[in-house]
Amino acid sequence: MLTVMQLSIGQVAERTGLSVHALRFYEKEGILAHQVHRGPGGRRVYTQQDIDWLRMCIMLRMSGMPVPEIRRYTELVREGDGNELQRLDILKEHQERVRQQMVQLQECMDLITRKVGIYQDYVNSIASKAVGQ
Amino acid sequence: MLTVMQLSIGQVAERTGLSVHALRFYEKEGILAHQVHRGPGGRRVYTQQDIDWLRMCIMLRMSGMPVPEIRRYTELVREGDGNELQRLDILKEHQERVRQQMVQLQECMDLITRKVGIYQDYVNSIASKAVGQ
DNA sequence: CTACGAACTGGAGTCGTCTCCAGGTCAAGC
DNA sequence: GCTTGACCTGGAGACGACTCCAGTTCGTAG
Repeated sequence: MLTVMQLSIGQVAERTGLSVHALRFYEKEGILAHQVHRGPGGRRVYTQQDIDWLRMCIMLRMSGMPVPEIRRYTELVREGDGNELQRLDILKEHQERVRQQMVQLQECMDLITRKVGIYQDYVNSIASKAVGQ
Repeated sequence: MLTVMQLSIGQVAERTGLSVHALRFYEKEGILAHQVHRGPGGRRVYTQQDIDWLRMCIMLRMSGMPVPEIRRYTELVREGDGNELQRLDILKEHQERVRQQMVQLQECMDLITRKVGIYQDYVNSIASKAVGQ
């Protein structure tokens, strides 16, 4: 007999890296694909599916998708089949934003690396003078 | 006779993409390498050096360096020679953070790209059924 | 029976980064 | 001399994403 994994909010917090607060916040904001079940005493009971969904949400948030847009996407998924094109649009749009972000970040990285190089050379030259070379 | 370029706050805003508000805010926060000169009527007068410095600050901000840390760096530069090692530390630390950020962003991108691919295939398959294939 | 820890709720507070506002100054053009 | 537009100041407000608080309810252990 195989029972489905059931997790408390604390365990989910541990497993996802989100805080207990954040989990309740996400739920209130409507970015959980399926209603969270409640156990005895009204406590939240999460399943593996919830964890999987949360991990995706974390990825979207990490890459800068705002909560309201994650909600829009979530709502489409909740609605069920038939709106795949809209979901695709949201994802593609975000993909493009992430791409741009990566380009920008690379530019910043180039600048920083250049400056680090300059300072490193300078610091090294001072150090070698100090030992009399 | 070659006069130094002098710019009003509005012109700097145009050239850097920052808002006039943001420029005053940055100044108040102490992240301008040199005191901004004032023209007649107490108006700010910027030079090319200021623009260059601002562009670097924009890069640092874009890549997520918080204002207080940009201030620390700025203060070191204002202090003058002798603290290059500290400047280097700040830059190296930030460089590492940016590197991590890029790795994360790449992971997100991979996930999104995978999902886009799946939805794209699905949408295509629906479309081709619709024309009777 | 009591105490404890983990969970519950609605709502208030925090943090960082601007953004805007009210009220005022100044130079140039009509 | 009046208007217009760009600028000045200090301080308040906005926004997103949490984070924390007060007060309560459980279930289990001592």
